[in-house]
Formats: sequence, C-alpha cells, structure tokens
Amino acid sequence: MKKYLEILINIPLFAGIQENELESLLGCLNAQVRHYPKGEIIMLSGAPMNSVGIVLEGSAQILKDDFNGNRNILARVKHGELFAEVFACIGIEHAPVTVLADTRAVVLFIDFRRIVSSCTSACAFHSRLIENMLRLMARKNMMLHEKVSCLGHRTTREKLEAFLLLHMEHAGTNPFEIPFSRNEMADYLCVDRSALSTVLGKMRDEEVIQYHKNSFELLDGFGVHK
Amino acid sequence: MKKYLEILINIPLFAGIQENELESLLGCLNAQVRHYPKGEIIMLSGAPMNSVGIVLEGSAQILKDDFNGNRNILARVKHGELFAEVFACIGIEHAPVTVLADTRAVVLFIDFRRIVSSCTSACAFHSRLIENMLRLMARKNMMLHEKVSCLGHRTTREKLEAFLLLHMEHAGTNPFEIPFSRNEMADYLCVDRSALSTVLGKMRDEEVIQYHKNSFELLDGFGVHK
DNA sequence: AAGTATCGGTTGTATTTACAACAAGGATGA
DNA sequence: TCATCCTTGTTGTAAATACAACCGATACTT
Repeated sequence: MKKYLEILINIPLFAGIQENELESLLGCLNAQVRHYPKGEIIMLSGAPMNSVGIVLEGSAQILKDDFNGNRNILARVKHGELFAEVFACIGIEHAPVTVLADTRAVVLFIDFRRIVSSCTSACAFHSRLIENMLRLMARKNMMLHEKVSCLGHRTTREKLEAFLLLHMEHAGTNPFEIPFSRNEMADYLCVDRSALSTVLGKMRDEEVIQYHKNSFELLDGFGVHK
Repeated sequence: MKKYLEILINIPLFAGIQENELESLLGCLNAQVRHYPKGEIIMLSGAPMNSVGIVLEGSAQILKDDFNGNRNILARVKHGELFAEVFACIGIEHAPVTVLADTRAVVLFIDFRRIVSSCTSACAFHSRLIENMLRLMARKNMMLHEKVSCLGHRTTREKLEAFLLLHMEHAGTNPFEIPFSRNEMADYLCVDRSALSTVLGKMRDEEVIQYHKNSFELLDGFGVHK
C-alpha cells in the first residue's frame, strides 16, 4: 500500500490531504488494493457492488453489452481516475457495467459507505474527502451539461457555434485557443470530421469566424442566422 | 420558516431527516427564506454566489445570455427543486447564469460551505444531508450521461434506438411503456417530431419494433444495421 | 353536438450531413 | 533527404433530416 501513496496524494479525490494523514485515512476507509492481469474482469455487470474504484496503475475499459450482445466501450479509465463512483453514490446494488483490465492494472477499492459516513478517528481529513467527492461529481456534472448543450442542437453548425461559445467563455478572451484537434472536436460533437471542416470553412467565408490551427476568433454576426 | 417545514421534509435533499431534526438542522445551516414577485431576479449572472437555492413556492427560470445578448432558457426549476448546487459544489464564485422568478416565488438559500463542513451540534443529520447531496448529484449525473448516450449518435434512428434500449432497461421488461409523448420524445432526442414519426414508422415496417401509443416492443433484429 | 385543441402520422421539398476518396502541408523518423 | 504518418481541407454523391403543410383521430369544452 505504501508504494502507492505518492500516486494517491496527487489525485483530486485526496486533494488537500497530507501524506501522513492519508495513510491513516486509508486505513479508516478500509481501502483495498487488487492486482489484475491484462484482460481480467475488474467488475462484472450484474454482480453486487459497493465500492468506488481508483485505477493506480494501468488502465481499464468500462463496457456495456447491448440488446444483441454487442460489446460497447463507454469509456477508458486511466491511471489516477475513478470509476463506478456515480453508481456507488446512487446506491445501485448491482453493477450496470463491466470493467475490464485494459493492461495489467492495479486498482484501489474503497467502500462507499465509509466515505459518506464520517468516522471517529480522522474526521478532519474526512470532511475534506467528502468535499472533494462532491466537487468531483459536480465537475463531471458540469462537463456533461456542457456537452449536452452542444449536442442538443440539430445541425452541425449550431453544435459548432455552441462549442465555440463555450470555449470562448472558458478562455475569457476572444481570440482563444481550443485544446482539441479537428478530429477530437468532431468526436466531441459527434459529427463527421470532414463535414465539420466544411462547416468551419463556410463560416470563415461568411466572415463570422476566423481561425488558424487551434486559435479561433468569433466575429460580429456570429450566431446570427439567415 | 416553520410553515415551509412540511415542504422541506418531502424534498430529496432532506430525505430521512425528521421534522424536529430538520428544524435544528436549518438553523445550523443558516438557511434563509426570501420572497420574490414575478419577474424579479433571484440570482444575477456575474454576481458573487455562495448559496444553494431551493424553490419552496412558485417556479423559476435559469437563463443564460449568449454572444449576441439573446436570452436563452436553460431550465425551469419548480417547487421543491434545487438550483445552483453544481456551481456551489465546484466553488464557482460568480454565478454563470441568471435565475428569474417565473411566478411569485419563495426561495430558501443555504450557504454551501455549511453543508460540506460538518457542524458540532447536529452531526447525525448532517452526514445524512451530505449523503443526500451526493446522491442527488450522482442521479443528475447519470441522467445527463444517459442523455449524452442518446444524443451522441449521428442519425435519428440511432438516437431512437439508444433511447428505446435505455427505457427497456429502466422498465426491465420487453414490451415496455415510455413516459413521453412523441413531442417530448423528439424534444429529449433533439430531433424533429415528424422525422421521428417517420423513422418510427420505418422501423415498424422493417419489423424490428412494434408499438402502440406509448407501449413499445423491441423485436429480433433490433439494432442490427443493414 | 358542434367547435376546438392536441396528438400522431404522412408527404414533398430544400437543406444538410455522412461517407468515401483524395490532396496538400507539416511533423517525424530512419 | 526520403518515406511515412498525421492532420486538415476539399469535393462529389447518396442518404438522412428539417421544415412546412396537411390530415385524421381523439379528447375536451361549451
């Protein structure tokens, strides 16, 4: 366990907690480390679950099988990231997804009930832990909300407009940079990359935006249709 | 304040807390009730904020102004519902949205920091409060995730398939009912209602689904393309 | 019972997109 | 330097959608 402490103090869930505090906190949380060879099942869909998982080493896939039994990758969880925390918080008893070791992986499990109900020995760190957990969940929430606000438009152009506005707001300046390649942008907006390029070109021709590589500028008339 | 207790004990944030406990908890949270006439600003975009709002009576609109100053309704918060809780959890200092009284409204404000940091007098209820807050946030999270998993497909047909699968899972049976009219369904999926109808008809012709009013059944071959 | 509103389905057309294929430019590495 | 890969933009075509308009059925009101 000790060898993973320096990983743990750097993950957001334990932000603001010192290394020596963390050690006692982990004991108090009854944290357990498990090792998985590549391809092994970390969490099986339908099986009972009551823990939050933290990937310490390697990476894992979150999978869901659909109506026809087709395997579907929902997400990839990497070193330092959490999984199943939403289900644990809701109190879902049986895992709705399967988690598979993508590579050889080390995972830390924490009983969720021990996170929310404060303990007697380490309450000071504990309330910080809860605050972190709330913050993490709220961030995820906001990111999802932003994504919906982009995807919830009919045309690629409208999606793109929402996306650009969002990132201008994030940056706080008008010529601003976005941390996406065209490919990643298209993936995020769930549209075809070449169609995205076309729409971008059209908007530049109409002089409502200007861009070079990842730098964009919104001009007068942006967002005004017809 | 007393007159609102019976509203409060029924909202999810205070689930599992008794009326007499609630009274002391509210004091401990420094909860404040405020009244607003119709049309008045409850929270102003850009102004400092550090409270979670709970609508006790009436309803409110969450607004956001875009690049061109166009007002945009993000959501409507009704009696018993929370707002600004995500921003409060993240620790955002200035409100990114405006909240407007839709009708004459009564709102309870709770200082967010008092929610996360446990107090000395009412810790038993307090940990329940935090658990509720986490649960609420996680639920919202899951709902958003479900929405993204529907919207994140290119064609109306694929969106519809994801939507139907989701509701079959929720129901747990195969002929299942959905709690949406066609209009609401189209709104949720962010597609045109008539186009949705057309796609539904096409899928019925292909005998991959069967439906009557709000009752749907997925047949063999559902989700198999080409 | 007539009038009205709402809902769901249909159709036609213009618009938009997906998809595939290709080309130009830059970056990387042998 | 050459070859290769990756990224981005372009084009053409087929497919899908948005939008508007209309219709029939149902429910509700007066």
